[in-house]
Amino acid sequence: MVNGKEAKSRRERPAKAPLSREAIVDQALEILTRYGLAGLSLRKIAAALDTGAASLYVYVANLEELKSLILDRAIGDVKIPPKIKGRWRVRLKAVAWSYMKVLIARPGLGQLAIQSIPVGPNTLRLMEAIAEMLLEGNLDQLAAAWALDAILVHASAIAAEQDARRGQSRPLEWMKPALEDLNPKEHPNIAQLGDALLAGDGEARAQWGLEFMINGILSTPIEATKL
Amino acid sequence: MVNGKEAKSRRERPAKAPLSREAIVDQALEILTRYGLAGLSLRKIAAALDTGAASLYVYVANLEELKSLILDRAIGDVKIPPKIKGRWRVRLKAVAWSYMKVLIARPGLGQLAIQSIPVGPNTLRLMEAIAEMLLEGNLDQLAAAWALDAILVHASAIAAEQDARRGQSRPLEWMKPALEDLNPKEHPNIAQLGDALLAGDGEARAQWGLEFMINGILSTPIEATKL
DNA sequence: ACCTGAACACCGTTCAAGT
DNA sequence: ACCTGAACACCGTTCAAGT
Repeated sequence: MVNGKEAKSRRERPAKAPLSREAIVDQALEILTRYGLAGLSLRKIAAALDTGAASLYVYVANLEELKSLILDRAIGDVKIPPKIKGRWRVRLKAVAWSYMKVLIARPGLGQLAIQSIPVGPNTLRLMEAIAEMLLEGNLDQLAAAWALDAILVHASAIAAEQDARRGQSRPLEWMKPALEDLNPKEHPNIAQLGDALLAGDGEARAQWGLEFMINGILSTPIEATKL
Repeated sequence: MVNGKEAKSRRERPAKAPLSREAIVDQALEILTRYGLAGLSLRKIAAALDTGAASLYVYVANLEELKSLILDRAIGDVKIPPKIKGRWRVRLKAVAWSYMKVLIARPGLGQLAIQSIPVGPNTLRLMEAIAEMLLEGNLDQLAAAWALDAILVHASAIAAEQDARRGQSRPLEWMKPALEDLNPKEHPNIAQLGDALLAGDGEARAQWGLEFMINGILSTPIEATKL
């Protein structure tokens, strides 16, 4: 039985790739990209892999676990800026920005990020990088821990929000009808904000969001918070 | 046909309440409370109202619209602090806090808040109140508009995060296994954060979150943000 | 106008049976 | 050990038919 592994001639079909965790997550990510979160299903993934849904359960505990895996895989695309002494603040903003962009790049990922708890090598790598920057910024243990969570949740939330509004033609279009019906007598302050509610592309808003998050975190010691 | 409306004796059954948008949203909120977002379905709502799912479509366009209605109804519980000149900052924190608590009070609401765009009288009332406070704080139009959105998204995100972790016994329990497996050589900075990642009840974190949000927003002019 | 049952096109998950 | 088909218990939505 020498070399039993390499059976070179498998005629039938273009060599249906063997099932594996990786292949499943790959296919899942592709289906997510094409059909969105609502269109993601084990049955569709299985079909794309030329098998039945039941077969996936050998590699994945359930749909929820698969979602965590998808998320961690996507997070693999986040660009982590190289360590440069003294530049932790710009680097922090850069990772957060990259994370947000990765989540926004594919439909459904934003929602996924806020729904499921990603655990995997890429998520750890991302958290490790952010922790390093915050600690270099001289935040103490507790502040760094809370800040880490806050930054990830914030970026996820912005991505999820964009997700929810996707499908609408222009970003904030959904608000227009509501604003036009608005009775300025009843809601004078919203009326005063007027077009500003619709203004600004997502990028500028998101940048400002990261900026004020970091400013706020750095200027708000935890002890100062009273219950 | 005088008084044809009041047919007083309807024997059979305890007078099955007539279907209505209100009754449907009521029932939906109850089912959401009991079964969570995953357990919410038109069929279950219909069954609870002693009818078939198809009947609901007279009052509601589809499940998505119903979700928006549920959300707006829930937002009706948010406590809006009375206007007191010069106290806009504490009032702002108080509404945001109330909004967050309302979303956290029922399972699924946090997820709902970040998934669907609520439009309704209660949502408008909430936005109007926050806009008023921000304008009293001398934010200009654009800053106030963006800040309004940022605060609502933040509160929703915290609620959604809590939602995602619900089911676990203690709030941050899910992290423990991941942290124990952690190789401190590979992830020294996460290791250094250690227990801090698990520390602090949700309330303290959430309070700190609102605090730094407001601090950050107030100290970060939009023009300062560079792309 | 409102309500209904049945049907359609889907789901995730389990399980006995095959290899 | 891995894969499969069939079954179970669900979904949202549509539609013809009833009142």
